[in-house]
Amino acid sequence: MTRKQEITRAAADLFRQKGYPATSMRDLAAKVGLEPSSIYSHIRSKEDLLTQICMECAHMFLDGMEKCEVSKMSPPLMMDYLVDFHCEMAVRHPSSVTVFNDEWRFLSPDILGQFLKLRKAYEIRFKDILMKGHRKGDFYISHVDIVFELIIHSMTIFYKSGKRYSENDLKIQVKEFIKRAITKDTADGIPVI
Amino acid sequence: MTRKQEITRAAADLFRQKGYPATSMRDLAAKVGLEPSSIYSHIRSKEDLLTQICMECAHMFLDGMEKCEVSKMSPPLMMDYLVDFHCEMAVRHPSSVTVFNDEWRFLSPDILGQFLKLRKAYEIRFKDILMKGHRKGDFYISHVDIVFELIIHSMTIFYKSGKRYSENDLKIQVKEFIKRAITKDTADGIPVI
DNA sequence: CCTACCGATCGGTAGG
DNA sequence: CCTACCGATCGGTAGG
Repeated sequence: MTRKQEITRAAADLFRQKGYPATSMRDLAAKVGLEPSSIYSHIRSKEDLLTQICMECAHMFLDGMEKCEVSKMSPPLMMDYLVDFHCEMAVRHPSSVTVFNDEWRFLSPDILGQFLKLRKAYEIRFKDILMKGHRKGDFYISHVDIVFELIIHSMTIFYKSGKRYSENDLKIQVKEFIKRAITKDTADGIPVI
Repeated sequence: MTRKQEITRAAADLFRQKGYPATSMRDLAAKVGLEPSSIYSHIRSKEDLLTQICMECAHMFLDGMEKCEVSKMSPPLMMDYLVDFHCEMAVRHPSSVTVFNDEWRFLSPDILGQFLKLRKAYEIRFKDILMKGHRKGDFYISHVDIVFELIIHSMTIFYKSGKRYSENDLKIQVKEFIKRAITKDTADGIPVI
């Protein structure tokens, strides 16, 4: 790991703990054992650190989506795949994912534009899976925009719940929760005695 | 509305927009048309503003829970009531609710303790409703702690989605989503032809 | 509610 | 990678 990567990871940890605006470059310098000004031999600016964390994370999520799509699985299996993927992202990159989700609004205006384009691309591809499942009869989705957001918000549990639950419990419970929420009740129209 | 209330509301708006650490008392002064130092004739400190916003919100949620409990409704109706209540909180107090949810970690340590006690009390009462519904057979909940968090995270859509959807669409969709997610599939064990 | 001002801290640069 | 330092801004106080 290069010194730059080391600094970027330390920055992600601090941005998560204290939030981006409340993190000072002096905090960061102390964490990596440098004098404050020495940081600038490795990185351009504080803003640049946030940019790299958010953009790298955005591309990782898009790579996961790519793998999901080329697998040609059924929509329900694709949903399971995506939930597992979000969980693994949160486990492997807890700080980056938190910063990606909660601190992106502090990106500079031009970077923010690029970032939102990536987010939108992900959203469209996620909704396509939901709609495909709906058309096939696997899902029952009356308002795909809202359902998409509900699923995404549900998955924030992976990085917001800390280490309170086992990774496996979380994965299973979240998949079940979402599956129930978007699957057409198989008893619809069948009277239950 | 007193001058103090006016300042507190303006503070909630700014804390939501920019985050607590990134909001300066000079921003706030400009917003209410005062010189920066004049703010301190009405409030004690920046920290105090955050405290009042978060604590007031916490008590409002507990009041909602109180009303829900005394109604003696069935657990499914209580869930609908709570979802509607969260939605109305977000509609009526969008800034306060956002600050309550996203900025509470910047509370000073002693206030943070009080705050977390209120949050925990709410959580326990919410889970009691879920467990009661489970025992009655209305719900199917295999891990109440995780399900509680999933429901709470789902409801953040009310203040995170801005004005993208109508209040009524949101309410209906969120209630349906959660209801499906925690209701035992009535076809369980019934073969579907 | 204002003018004037405080010490502390901020992100970042110059020069070596 | 360090020493030394910059102008800007921070939350808040004194005194009226």
